[in-house]
Amino acid sequence: MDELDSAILAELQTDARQTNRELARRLGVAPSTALERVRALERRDVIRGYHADVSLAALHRGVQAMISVQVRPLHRQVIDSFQDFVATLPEVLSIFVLAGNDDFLLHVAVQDLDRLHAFLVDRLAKRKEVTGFKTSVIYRHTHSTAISALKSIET
Amino acid sequence: MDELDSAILAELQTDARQTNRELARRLGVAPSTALERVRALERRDVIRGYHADVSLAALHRGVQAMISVQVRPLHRQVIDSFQDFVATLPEVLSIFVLAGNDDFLLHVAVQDLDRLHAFLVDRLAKRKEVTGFKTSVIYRHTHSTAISALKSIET
DNA sequence: ATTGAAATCCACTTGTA
DNA sequence: TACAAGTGGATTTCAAT
Repeated sequence: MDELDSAILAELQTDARQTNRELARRLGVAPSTALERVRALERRDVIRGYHADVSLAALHRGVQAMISVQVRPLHRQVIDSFQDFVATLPEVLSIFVLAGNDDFLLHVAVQDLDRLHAFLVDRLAKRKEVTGFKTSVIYRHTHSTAISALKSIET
Repeated sequence: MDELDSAILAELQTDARQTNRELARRLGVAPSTALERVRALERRDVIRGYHADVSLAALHRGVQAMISVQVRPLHRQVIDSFQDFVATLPEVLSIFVLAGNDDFLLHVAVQDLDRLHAFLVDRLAKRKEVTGFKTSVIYRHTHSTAISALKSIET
């Protein structure tokens, strides 16, 4: 992981479909060098995959929400099986397992508020291990486009 | 947006770097057809971009947290300027603007708990508009790999 | 809108240092 | 490890349906 690797990651996070020649040109190295570096990053699982970013509105999922969930008892088996359950629900984009008061945070996207309500009542509330949840509608959501390595500052 | 478009989106969300020929083969259409569809989806901003998924651990960001933040007064100018501020911070992966008790939810990734503490104390707490925040460390985070269109069920 | 074919461009391998 | 050149294969354009 040197500066060239970091630069490659920054480029591919921004645009994963640029050609290897384009990538090499931007980095100022030979295409074969860039290709070998990218392959190595893939092999080491530094790059885990390449994904298209698709508009939620285009998929009829204009309404997003964050749902914090408490489950009881807090046993591994309960936690894992609840996580497996929510992972199968098409409304769920992302699952966070948390420390603190809330045990899970679910990022969901649905067509409208009626569907959100239906999701909460028909899916979540039906689970016996769910002892409480709180829903916050999301007005906006933004991503950082390129995540770079944080410097280790020795003091 | 027909079934072919949906299938293309599912494929490219799963693997954005597969070749156009491979994509066409899976869909059972000619490569030129697949290419034209993809271009159209890009033009209509259904596909917003293609991004490499990079391991946070490899970037020395093994510790993730969710931070719920309250800001006051709740004026547009305050909300927007706070959002602009946090968007510049390298620790911040994602920003949610919420309805309800909390105004913002920040998904952050840092090297260790010391850096998390430093972020909270040196960055967040210094802002005058921030009247409170609550931090939850993230044990696990999983994504749904392919987000598909939710059916509109007419009743 | 979809296709097949032609032309251009690129990925990937090999050879070299 | 990096590079340059060559080959096979892919992308892209275009005329036709």
